[in-house]
Amino acid sequence: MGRPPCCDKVGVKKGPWTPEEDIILVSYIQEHGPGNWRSVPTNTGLMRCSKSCRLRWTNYLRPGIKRGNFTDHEEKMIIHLQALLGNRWAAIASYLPQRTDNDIKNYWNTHLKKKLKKLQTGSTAEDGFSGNSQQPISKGQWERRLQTDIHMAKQALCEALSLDKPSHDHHHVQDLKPSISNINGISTTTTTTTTRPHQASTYVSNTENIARLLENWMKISPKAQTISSDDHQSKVHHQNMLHNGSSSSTTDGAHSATTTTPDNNDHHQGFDSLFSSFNSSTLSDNASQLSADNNHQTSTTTNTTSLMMFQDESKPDLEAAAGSAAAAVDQVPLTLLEKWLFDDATAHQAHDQDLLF
DNA sequence: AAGGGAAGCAACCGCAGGGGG
DNA sequence: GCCCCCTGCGGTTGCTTCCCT
Repeated sequence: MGRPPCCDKVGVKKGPWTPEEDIILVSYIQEHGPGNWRSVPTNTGLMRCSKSCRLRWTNYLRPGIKRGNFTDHEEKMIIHLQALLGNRWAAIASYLPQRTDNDIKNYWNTHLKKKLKKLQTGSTAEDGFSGNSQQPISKGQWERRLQTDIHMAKQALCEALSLDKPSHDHHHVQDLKPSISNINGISTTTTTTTTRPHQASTYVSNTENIARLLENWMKISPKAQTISSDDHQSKVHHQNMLHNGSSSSTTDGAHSATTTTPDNNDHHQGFDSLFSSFNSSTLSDNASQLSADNNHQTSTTTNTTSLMMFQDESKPDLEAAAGSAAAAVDQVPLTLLEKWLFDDATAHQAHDQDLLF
């Protein structure tokens, strides 16, 4: 007897998610937390496969996701890590906590692969650089890398634990902000051009419904109340949302991987602005950190109360630790991670790439 | 203006691994 | 130790838009 399918094929909706579905999923997770995906479709009434729900959450709705163009730094990190770890996208993503493995995978396949290929053909390819798994890795080398990986994670954990609280908070700031962005993205694309116009059109058609749903959600959810206790605040939130949405209409933001002008960030940028207005607290030092990659020029602040919202939905500790370390990478010119990357025996391979970037 | 190929990204599929009974 | 359930991961597909002719 075969394994039962993860979901009934009949009556399971496929394809792009609608804003309503997003709202339902987010509100459910907000109340119950992520996990137990099997029960999500039944409990929410979503006509989606549990896998689809999980995927939607982890790749799109989950707090802490940064969307838009990859920075040079991220690009280099990916190249380095890919050279070290191969196509272990989840592992690579753990070092880029704001990016999903799917995002990284897509970026690799669509941008970096081509880029490296071009470079490879343009330069002498015998220097050992493969940039990919075609380079045979001996078992010993692999184990060594794995050990290094584990060691790094441990160090990152220690580092994260010894970080100042603001940094810790910052991690959550990053966790939360995009979540708000996402939520807002659902309700504000009336005036905001997304990188996925077809989705935008879907969203546009549902703007009012979603805004209403969101309002209800904010009222209903006990946790949400802690962050939206002030109705006025949410109204300001809303107004800014619309305002920023109208001013952040962009052209397709996914043209150049190395172009990091604010304008070609995706639709979330406007929501970043929104988020910053949502929070009236002072600008933390995190702002400078985030502004380093040009994607968060107007954002990066929040209050700790709001951070509670999705706190229990962060990545696992280890990843979070690594994430904190990776986040700190933006701040410090040469972090542990980078040092490790550069010191690694294979760094010479990537070095050739670096010279060309 | 229209058509076709290329590009980009969200979502799906199938497999593997972990954990509990 | 085995089985089953659930989750995570990586490869792949499909849809939409962009761009060139």
